[in-house]
Amino acid sequence: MEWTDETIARLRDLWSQGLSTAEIGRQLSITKNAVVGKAHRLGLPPRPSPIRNRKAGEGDAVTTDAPPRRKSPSRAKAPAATAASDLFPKKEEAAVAETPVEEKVVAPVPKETGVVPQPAVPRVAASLPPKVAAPEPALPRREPVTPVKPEPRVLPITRPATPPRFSTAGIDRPTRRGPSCCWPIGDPGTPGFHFCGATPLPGKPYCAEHAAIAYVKIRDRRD
DNA sequence: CCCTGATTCGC
DNA sequence: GCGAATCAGG
Repeated sequence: MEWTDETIARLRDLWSQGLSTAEIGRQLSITKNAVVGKAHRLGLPPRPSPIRNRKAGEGDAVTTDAPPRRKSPSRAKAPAATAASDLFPKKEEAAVAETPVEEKVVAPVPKETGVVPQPAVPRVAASLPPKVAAPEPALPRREPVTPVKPEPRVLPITRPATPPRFSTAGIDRPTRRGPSCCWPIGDPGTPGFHFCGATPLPGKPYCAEHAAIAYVKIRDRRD
């Protein structure tokens, strides 16, 4: 996995949006382990873990029995990575050679009507923790005088669950340096895939155009 | 069983 | 640094 600025930005964004690691992994076409591992390494704020807080009151001088819960897993699994390069030879040349998809550029649309069944869609909304749910950096702070109205929650759009496990290697990256809209154009792994690259909104990984479709108010969301 | 996130540890 | 394997709770 090549952790580019864009992928990391997306990881951070999705992570902060409260998506599950598996969901983030799906959107980035990586495994949840990779997501968790990277997030951990990045020092991203840990999310409510289903398992017990193992470093809660650790200080038992008495029970010094080293819990040998560690196995010795001989991780000599299938070296798929090596074979993968064979399966997916460099398509970069072809990618740069043709750039036809401009007209029918299909940005990830919230409602992929009939592209691929997306079983995870309904769960996204449900998995949005109400407390964590309102990172609304774009909106000015409202006074607490808005009680009855639930503040508009945002939903990360769930893009087609096309699970092509391609690497993003060779994908053109924005030429300009600094923040750039990391909205994916096209499908990862297919020729012509690239990121938007426009100047993102402050505090957001997407430009105004894509942020508008990336963040959908729940109440406006009709499936 | 499914899901979740956390941690370990070979690479 | 990376992430599969593994653990562990819901």
